Amino acid sequence: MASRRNEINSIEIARLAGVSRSTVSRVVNNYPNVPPETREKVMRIIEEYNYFPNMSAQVLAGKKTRTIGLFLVDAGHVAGDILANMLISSVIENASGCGYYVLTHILRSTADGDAVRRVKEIFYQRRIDGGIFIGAPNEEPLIESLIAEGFAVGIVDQHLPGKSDPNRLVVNFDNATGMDLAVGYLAELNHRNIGIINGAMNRFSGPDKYESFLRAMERRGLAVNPDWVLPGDFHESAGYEAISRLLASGKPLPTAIIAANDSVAFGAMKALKAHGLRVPDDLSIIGFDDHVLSAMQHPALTTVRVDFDLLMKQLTDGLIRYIETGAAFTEPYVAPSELIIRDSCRSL
Amino acid sequence: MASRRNEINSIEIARLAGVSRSTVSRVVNNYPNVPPETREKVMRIIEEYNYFPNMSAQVLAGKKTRTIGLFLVDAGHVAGDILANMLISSVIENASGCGYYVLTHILRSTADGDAVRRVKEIFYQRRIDGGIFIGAPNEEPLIESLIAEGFAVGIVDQHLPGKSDPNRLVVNFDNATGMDLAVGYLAELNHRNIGIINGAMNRFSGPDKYESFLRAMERRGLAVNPDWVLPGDFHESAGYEAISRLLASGKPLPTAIIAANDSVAFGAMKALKAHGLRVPDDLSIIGFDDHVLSAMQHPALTTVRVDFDLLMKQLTDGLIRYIETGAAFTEPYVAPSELIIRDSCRSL
DNA sequence: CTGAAAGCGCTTACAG
DNA sequence: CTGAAAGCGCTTACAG
Repeated sequence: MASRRNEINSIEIARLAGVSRSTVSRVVNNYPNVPPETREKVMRIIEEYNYFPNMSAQVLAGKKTRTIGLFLVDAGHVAGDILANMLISSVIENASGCGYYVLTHILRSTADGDAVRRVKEIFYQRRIDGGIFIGAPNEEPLIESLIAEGFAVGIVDQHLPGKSDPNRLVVNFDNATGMDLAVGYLAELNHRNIGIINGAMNRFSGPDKYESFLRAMERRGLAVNPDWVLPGDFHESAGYEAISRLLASGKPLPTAIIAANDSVAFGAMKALKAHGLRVPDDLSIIGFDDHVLSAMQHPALTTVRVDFDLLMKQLTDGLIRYIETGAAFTEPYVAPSELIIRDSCRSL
Repeated sequence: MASRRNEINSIEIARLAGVSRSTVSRVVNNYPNVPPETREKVMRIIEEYNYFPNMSAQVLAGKKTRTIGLFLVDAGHVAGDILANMLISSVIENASGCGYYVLTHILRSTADGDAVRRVKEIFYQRRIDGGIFIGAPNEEPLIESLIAEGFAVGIVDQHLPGKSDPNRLVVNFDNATGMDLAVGYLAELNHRNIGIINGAMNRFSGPDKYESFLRAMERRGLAVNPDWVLPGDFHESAGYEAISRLLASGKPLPTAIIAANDSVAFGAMKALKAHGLRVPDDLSIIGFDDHVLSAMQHPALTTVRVDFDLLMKQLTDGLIRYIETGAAFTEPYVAPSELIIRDSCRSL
């Protein structure tokens, strides 16, 4: 604690090296107009005294913070959400590779005014140079207001036709291909009665997956039975409840169900098990994401894998590039999908 | 971008409210010596203009950053490490509850000079008010130098007798109790030939678990066979290799093995399976941590659960309290252990 | 190639 | 209760 008092600053380094603060700043910032001998002389002192420029002073004088914010929306108890955690680490590692830091923030709900205010504060305070949002509704006023203010914001899963601000950087999942893969695979296994448990419809990927489902079914001449279009969201409980309700309704079952994501599929499988039904014998199931736990389910879950790590890398790198150069995405990036066949679907 | 130009500042707010910057600052900082009417008048303008004080200016003028650093050491590819991710979220959520932000940083190795320098930089730059280290060796020069410089540092898993700087805040696992629970349980099941796969011996919990194992065995009059004391670390691969080597040696097997943590136990189980041995029929196994995947193993893994969330809460809250008031831990916190009995141990 | 000086936007004694 | 002013530690035109 005591030693915190005499922090060394650029004036002190300048004195010690026999130059001006300007020159110290020039070598710290690696400017070209410093002769090698001067640079070396100053560097020696800097290293000898363990000098690191005070970040607040640098930022106040016009430098960037080299920090990006990462905002997880509606993540429930995130500490338990494996996928959300993966995304956090992915952003941290990618940003770190660019010499950037990540300030992670969890936002329970965008309906909570205080919570929204706290997010705005982070931007307005200039704590960060830009931020990434994961899990936000497709048209989220908080995000729109931030973009309108000119802040650099990266968004996962959004589609707002017509909006194309340069400071709005968007990446998406290739839901159309993924859903086509899923439906196509089930069709190959001779399924004709295929249902879906939808995701959250206020997020872009919710309706996008649903519409992709409709198109994929139509393309194969398969009818969509409204009784088998089950409302849900992206959580496990939604899958459990959707199946429980369907079972309770007494209506006939489809032979296969596509879940909006793997968590939903887990819930659906639990509900089926709880009612004495077997997967895939009584019902085939396909999920989305390829969650870490998917391969460990019983049966192992067939799913459409999304390369989240790559997706986050594109977004993080893109955001940093925008911050540094003002270069916007030329076109929205879309993560490829891949069908991972395991044991949760059977041939009819 | 354009709107970024005319950021509003305290001078502007002062002008609009018809007061001085000093007064604006007083209401922003909630100082008592401002009459209610003045406060309201200023607050109205602040809200109307969406004014948030520039953080760098505040810090430069003497305020705290309200940010803590979280440093994950030797975390391999952290994006894939579920447990590490839980710890990150736990710290973020706890800090957020105190109005603090978390800057997470991943440190491959404390042997990498550049990596170490980058960590130091974060502290010296005053980017953070303090930092938490997870996974560092027990006596880590980087940490010691930071503490010597007076920085506030929280540490998970450390024991350095005699060192008791107020700015060194330590939490530990209750390895002694946990190991006693594990050995006691196996002894009850009539196991006498018990082995151990050790953790990393440069971390405190490595040797601490081992010594606790020796004591727990001795307490029950059980002999420790050196052939069954297997070197390892805290990764899954160490468990796999330890068992593979033991099997390859042709030496007799113990009837039970305690793994330094659950990841190691997973590796051990895989190795046994690969050699056609069954758990618990041929060998009983106990892990430590109660990893998310432990209950999903085949057989489900019996383990000593550690309440990581509580542990991180104690540390995070303690660190923030120290930053704000200078109050040190009165005594190192120790997380309680609990035996979770599942299916990986059999009675002899 | 280099230094003196202004300026970044706050907070905080100090004086009244 | 309130304002004028110094100071926090940098960077960056500007002038030479």
